[in-house]
Amino acid sequence: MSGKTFYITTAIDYVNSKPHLGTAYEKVAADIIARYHRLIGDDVLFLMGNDEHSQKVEAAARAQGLSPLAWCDLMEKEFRDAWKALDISFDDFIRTTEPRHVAAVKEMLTRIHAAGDVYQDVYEGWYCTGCEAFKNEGDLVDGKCPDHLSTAPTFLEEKNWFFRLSKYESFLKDYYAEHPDFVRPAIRRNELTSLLDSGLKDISISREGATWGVPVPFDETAVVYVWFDALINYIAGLGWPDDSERFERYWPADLHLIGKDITRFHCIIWPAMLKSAGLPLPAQVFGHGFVNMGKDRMSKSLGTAVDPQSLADRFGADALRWYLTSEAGFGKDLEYGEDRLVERANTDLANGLGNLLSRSVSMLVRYLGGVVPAPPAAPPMRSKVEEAVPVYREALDDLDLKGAADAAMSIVHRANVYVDEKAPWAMAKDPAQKDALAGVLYELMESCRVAGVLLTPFMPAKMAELRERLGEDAEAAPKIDDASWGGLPEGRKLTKPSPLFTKLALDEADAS
RNA sequence: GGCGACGUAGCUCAGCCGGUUAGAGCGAGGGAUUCAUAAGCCCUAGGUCGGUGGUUCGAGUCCACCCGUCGCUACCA
Repeated sequence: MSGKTFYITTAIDYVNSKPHLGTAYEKVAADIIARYHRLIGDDVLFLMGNDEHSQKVEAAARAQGLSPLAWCDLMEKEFRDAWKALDISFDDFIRTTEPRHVAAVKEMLTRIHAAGDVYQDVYEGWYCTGCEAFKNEGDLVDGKCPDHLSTAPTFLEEKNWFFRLSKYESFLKDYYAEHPDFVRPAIRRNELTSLLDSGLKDISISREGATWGVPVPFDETAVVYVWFDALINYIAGLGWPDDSERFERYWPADLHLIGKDITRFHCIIWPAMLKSAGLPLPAQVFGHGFVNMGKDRMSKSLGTAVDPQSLADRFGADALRWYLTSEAGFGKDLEYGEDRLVERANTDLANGLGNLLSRSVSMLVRYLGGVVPAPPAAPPMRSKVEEAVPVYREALDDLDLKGAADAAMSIVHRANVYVDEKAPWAMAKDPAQKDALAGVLYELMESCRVAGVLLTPFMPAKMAELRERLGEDAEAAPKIDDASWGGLPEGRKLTKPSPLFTKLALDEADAS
């Protein structure tokens, strides 16, 4: 046990539509990081949630003839079901309509108001409900928001409360300079430093006359602007300001995991809010890439195929998780292709790891009656494992999910080569090599076991199955110490297993 | 318009502060095997490293400009 805490959050999701593959990608990545930190013994708190205060949400509810809250209740189920289907192991789930969140928002407003960072002014401009944001006229194309062509922006002129963001410009510049890893990847930090260099403007943080939102504590005629509201979930989820014990334990957050499009809110506005309220800043914000659908080859099933739940149903949550995080570098965009998903699952999982387990156990059963032999003296696979584990850990410590996936899988590749080098089936024909054969088989089983430990954060369900096939306790979550060589006990009796991963197929009736 | 990123084998990409025959994975082709989910293993890609011109003994690797993609940001209107 490290005794260290690790607090990780994802963006909370707008509930104006069901979860899509892009949001699922973020949650899967966060889940792998959270599970990794549990693996290494950290006291992890993994927070997710839904963002329910916005005009978009209100409109979506009205369109269904529901009250906003009734709609949000329905959507909460949708999201929770999706995350369950993907094995997302969040520890807490916050909704911005919950009392604990509302209380935190009010406290935050009260604090920054007391700090002299809030003032009233008139705002006029074009407001795009699609973006939930005011747009500069220059942003509009033919009078419409280029991102939301179907909904015309409305011209608003209202009294708003403003937050003195400009006051924190030099503070943020210094903070960025002193904390080079605050914003990652580097490309996002560069964008934001140049934004800081160009100067910050104060921002409107309230909406007049709206009702679906948190009332401004010192002005009952206004509600807090949804973006300002949403960010506060990260401390509200810790019980701030009431549960100081929980808050003190986990805050500041170790990692805010968000999409690359909302780095500005998290890396400029949010730190300024915290500073104004006298709270410490999170250690790191990571803006991951998007899952692009543009080049999807399976256009005929587009729409249903890219629904994360249906993908999990068709291919299995673990295969989907593996594809999403092992295919492209984290932080870069992923070009989604169902054929690529199937290819990766078949190559790495069925043909690689699954087949290695099958051939290893099968030989154990055939040559040694299924009884795990004693560990050999100086096994080559041991050095391979002991080389891969640190690479895996360094990669995950650096949020390099693909690097960690590759490191774990390198054990599998090496073991498959090792089988060929040793040719156990030939050794089995020579009684003089009986001990050597037993040693090789032990190495293969043990390699599977360790790879299974390392891959548990990526594929929790399948790796539990793997443990079961090796006679381990499938329910007990492994720890990093279990990745040490020699953990498989001598004398255990194994039986020939069924395939761990079945081959996937693109379900094309007219495949050619 | 400003700032920045990227453009390397069919595909996806590695290549840190410049240095012998430019790498990996996947796909594809060939080969030797048989324990295994017809899986695994071995070999094979001769690619103007976007273009041009520079700096240098020597440049995907630095500089300038150009072309093409993209991100952030501004403004004209």
